[in-house]
Amino acid sequence: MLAPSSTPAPVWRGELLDWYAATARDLPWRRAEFAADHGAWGTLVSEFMLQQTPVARVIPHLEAWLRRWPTPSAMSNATPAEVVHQWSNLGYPRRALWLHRAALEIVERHGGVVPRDVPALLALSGIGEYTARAVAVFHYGDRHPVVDTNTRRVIARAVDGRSQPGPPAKRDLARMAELLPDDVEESTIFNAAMMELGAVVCTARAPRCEVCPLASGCAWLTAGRPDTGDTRRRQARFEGSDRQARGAVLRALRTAEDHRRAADEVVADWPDPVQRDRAIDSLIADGPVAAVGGTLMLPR
DNA sequence: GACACGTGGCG
DNA sequence: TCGCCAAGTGT
Repeated sequence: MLAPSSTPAPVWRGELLDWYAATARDLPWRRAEFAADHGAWGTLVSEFMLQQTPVARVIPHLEAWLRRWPTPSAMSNATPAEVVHQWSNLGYPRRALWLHRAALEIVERHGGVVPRDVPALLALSGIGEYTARAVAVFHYGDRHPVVDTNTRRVIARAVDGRSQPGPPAKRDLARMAELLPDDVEESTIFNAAMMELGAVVCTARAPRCEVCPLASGCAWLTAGRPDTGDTRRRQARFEGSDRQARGAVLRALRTAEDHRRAADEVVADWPDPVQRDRAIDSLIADGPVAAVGGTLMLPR
């Protein structure tokens, strides 16, 4: 657990906590019954799905997933093909394979119980600085800084007076730690509230400063919302990309009978055959596709 | 630290 | 229409 900070509390902390208590969205993973029904596994699965995927798209998939595989042990008995298929169109199917591998690791190394320690969580497949602390904080209630894209944007604006955060950096964790309340239960709410504010008020494109609980204490708003530049890395174009080709190949296998197709029939009409072959090869290398002879399939 | 990695909604 | 954006991670 994290040691208390000696830095003074931000003036807006009380406003943020009050605002969260009054307006937080009623999301499935925030309900008491969700924790009661699914335990830390439910939180872990939700965080995997939420990596780079919008809340609204995750919700229906999460319920279905937990119904099918209610525990790490249950999922450890599934095949990679089953998890990739169940992952459906959530995107980044490698996350499904990582989640499956993490379930196996939880069974092997932790007796089927999702660990509480951040280092143990970090050692699991597909879990990084964000997800490890999200599980430790939002399920187990421990005191750690949780830093995601929302948190970084709120800190950039409210504390640093900048219009956009810089690219993610190791120092972000320490910045958040300085803001965290000493009280354990308050720190959990604070983590959630920073993310919530970034998600619904302090948004990337059109922040709603008129309704922001931090308004009077926000360095950026107080300075007149100056454009301080944007050093974030731009996403590569999707249309015509290898990612698009990979997505098309995998979709073809997901929707195919028995999850298999003859290799020369899969997206046979792809405009760039070289790119198509490269996509297939990289999917095989990454794991979500297996090749036997001339047949492509989801991996057994 | 930069890059690759899906999918789809929204302004 | 088209670029931006979404509770990131591994290499």
